[in-house]
Amino acid sequence: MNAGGDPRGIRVAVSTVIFALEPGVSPEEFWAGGLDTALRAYSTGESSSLGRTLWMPLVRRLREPGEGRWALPGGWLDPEESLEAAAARTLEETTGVRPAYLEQLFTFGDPGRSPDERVVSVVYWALVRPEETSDAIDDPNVRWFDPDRTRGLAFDHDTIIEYALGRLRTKLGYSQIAHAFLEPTFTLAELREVYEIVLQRPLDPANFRRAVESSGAVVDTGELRTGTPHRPPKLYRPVHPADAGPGGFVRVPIAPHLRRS
Amino acid sequence: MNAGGDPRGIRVAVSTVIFALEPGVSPEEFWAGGLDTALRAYSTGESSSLGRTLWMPLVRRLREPGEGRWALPGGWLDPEESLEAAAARTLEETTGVRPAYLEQLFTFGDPGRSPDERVVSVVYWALVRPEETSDAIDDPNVRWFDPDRTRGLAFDHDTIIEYALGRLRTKLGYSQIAHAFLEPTFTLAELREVYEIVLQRPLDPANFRRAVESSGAVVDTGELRTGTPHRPPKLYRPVHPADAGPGGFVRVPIAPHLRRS
DNA sequence: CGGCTTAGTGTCGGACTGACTTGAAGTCCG
DNA sequence: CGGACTTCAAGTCAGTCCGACACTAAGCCG
Repeated sequence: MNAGGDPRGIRVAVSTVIFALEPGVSPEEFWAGGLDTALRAYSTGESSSLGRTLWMPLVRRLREPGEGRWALPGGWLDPEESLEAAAARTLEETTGVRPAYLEQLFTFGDPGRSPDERVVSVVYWALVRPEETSDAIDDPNVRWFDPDRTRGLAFDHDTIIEYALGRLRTKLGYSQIAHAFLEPTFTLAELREVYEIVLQRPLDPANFRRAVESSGAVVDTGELRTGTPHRPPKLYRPVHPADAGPGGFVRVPIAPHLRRS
Repeated sequence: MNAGGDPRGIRVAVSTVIFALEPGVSPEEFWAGGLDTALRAYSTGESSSLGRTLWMPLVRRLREPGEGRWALPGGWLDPEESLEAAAARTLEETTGVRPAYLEQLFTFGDPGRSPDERVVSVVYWALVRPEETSDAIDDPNVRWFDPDRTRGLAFDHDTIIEYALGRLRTKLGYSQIAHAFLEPTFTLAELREVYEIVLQRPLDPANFRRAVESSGAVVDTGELRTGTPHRPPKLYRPVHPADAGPGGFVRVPIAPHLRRS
């Protein structure tokens, strides 16, 4: 059974695709900024989402191979740590962010994907809350990008990001991962904004409310968000934390219309 | 960026969870066998599926760790081959079967999952056609099991099989992998039988037909299967081959009622 | 106070699903 | 030869779900 070549000489790396919501303008700043800011935000024409998109931190490679190019944050697997711990560690070391959600994505191991040596990369994908992104390291070699417009990365990282984006958009339809983008309590409008940004499609507020409420994924906290210039919305919280990994196979479809395309 | 411990000393293995349909009695044999065989098959009470279930080959470990226990077929990754090629190779070396479908499942790499040394296992799952299983190696150290009743395997292989089963049942609902269990052309009854066996649930033939036809996943070949003791059914073939891997993200929902539970 | 904005509820028509019925096309057997 | 039997295949129908839209509620602002 232990046939096959000697695997020593193969190195195991861990990389992570990190998604966050672009900070954009917070609702408070938005209104505090007055009409100018409001008009500028609206004039982008991006519907109700204030023009926000997905954000993703990349790091510039400081050595060969691929020196100078942008790449996913990552590093070598430490012999004593689990794959997930390695993902979280390298993620924080290189970018300074801590994930609210971390799940294994895929393992890339083609012989030619890295020159010189054979590298097997276990790739994770992560979601971080907006407030986490402010802890990000202030380093010219770390920059945030729009994952839909990012091309020309080192190695096969273009492919990896594309795959992770597909996974994020698909998984949004049958799990509760959207909560990982938000604070512990949130309004349904904020939750809907996450879906709209990720799915790149406006959703009917009324139907969205019906779908989410009937799914039982959130509960009413009984509190209201005050300080808005309009009717105060209810605050909700998730029922269950989103779990990942090979145990996380509980597929609770939220609603068909929240699926891709 | 290349911080972290030296990854050498970590070995990369590849394992595969293989699913096939239990050969059971082919329709021809079934009817050729006469009433005795027919009654015996029917008396199992397993509805229209002639009592067939899923089958999975396991191999007995011939050395420590876990000597004597049953385990998933696998082996070490060769430095020059891709992960998928390694999965196909070790699969054939140990069990003699060649997969009609092969997709990466998950990478298991907890530090303590194998005693003594650190092993990162990239696990694949495969589907094989029934005729392939006849090529299986005749070896007392290879035996076929019912994946739903298999417990007590070496390492963390119980967990892996459970995860693969969940993946198979889930993926059946939104992809065309069921074709990988069948010959190049098949009747809708045969396709339905695959779904019934995997989902462990009877399906209404009329509604199944409607769902599959409207999904556009199969096309009528114009031919009929003859030799049956009843009205000859039409033969169909898949429109697209089922593709796996990080490109295979085309999610074409066949029908909601073909999903799990 | 009246107008404005967003929150949240109600309703209606079409599409889909699941259970069932009916007709079709062969073989088997007396 | 013809009727019984089997499965294939198409049709029917009621309940449910979904998307679109109208409408009311509740705060702020001038």
